[in-house]
Amino acid sequence: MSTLPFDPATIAEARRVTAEGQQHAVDPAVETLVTELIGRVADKWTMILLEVLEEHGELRFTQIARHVDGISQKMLTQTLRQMERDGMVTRTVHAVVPPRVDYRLTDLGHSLGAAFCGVWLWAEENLARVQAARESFDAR
Amino acid sequence: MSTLPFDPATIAEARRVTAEGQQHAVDPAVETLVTELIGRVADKWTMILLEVLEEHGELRFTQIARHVDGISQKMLTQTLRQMERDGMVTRTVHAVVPPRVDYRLTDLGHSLGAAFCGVWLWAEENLARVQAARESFDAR
DNA sequence: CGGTATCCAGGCCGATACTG
DNA sequence: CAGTATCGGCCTGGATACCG
Repeated sequence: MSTLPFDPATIAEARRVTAEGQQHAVDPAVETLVTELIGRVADKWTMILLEVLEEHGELRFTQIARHVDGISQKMLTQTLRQMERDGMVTRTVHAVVPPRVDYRLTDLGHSLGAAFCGVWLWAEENLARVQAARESFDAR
Repeated sequence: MSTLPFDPATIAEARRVTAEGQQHAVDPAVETLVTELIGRVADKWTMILLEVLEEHGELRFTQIARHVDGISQKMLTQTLRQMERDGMVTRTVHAVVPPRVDYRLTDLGHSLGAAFCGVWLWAEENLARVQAARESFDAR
């Protein structure tokens, strides 16, 4: 909890409207769009694909599938397509037989992956704490 | 993208198994649990409640509802209950009429909120880029 | 006020079959 | 290999009604 690689207070402050009403004041319309974007992007498979592509670089469809346990072909296609639409990955089709399609993170995708790194680290560090909390909650 | 408050490469490296096979090697069983935890926690409403409670401190049920646009009572209750079970918030019931229930982030909740700050900042900074990517994708 | 309980429509997602 | 198409179950989540 104390080993997070950035300072929570600093970031919280950066997001907050300052007392002087400076320019990080949240335009409500933009706030809604941002919330929607997060809803779209804070998806289990998206996060995992980000992680896998970050670690391995360019991968083919089946290679990704092999790295992601439990994903169906449908969800993999769907998630990749959505990520492509959102500008997170590039999709390169090679005109060969058998077909070969390579997926690679864009800069935008990399930056989102980086943003999620904090969440991954948090989950690894605090898994035990969450499990303990659940046990004591359920024991009632 | 360049203003993220932590260094992507550093964090990516921290999560990666080193060439020397050092001890951050991912135990597959733990990896699964971590993935599940992220799936649980990377939820739209959870992220928003984290944000609201971070900004306003202790809040009552209806106060939270007023700060979160579009949430139904059911989802608010459900999300808060889940967060309480996971040790993210405390729930304090005051024995008065009308009833008064206060919610407050725990240290664990704060730490998760901090981890998500990177994602919020990313979304704000890159909203326009994503919108542009979608337009050019859809124009086909 | 701060919830439950119930109903139900819609969407998510897996399984399966098929294709260039 | 890398998909698309279709079906169907289930679960999410909104709406509504009720309660201590």
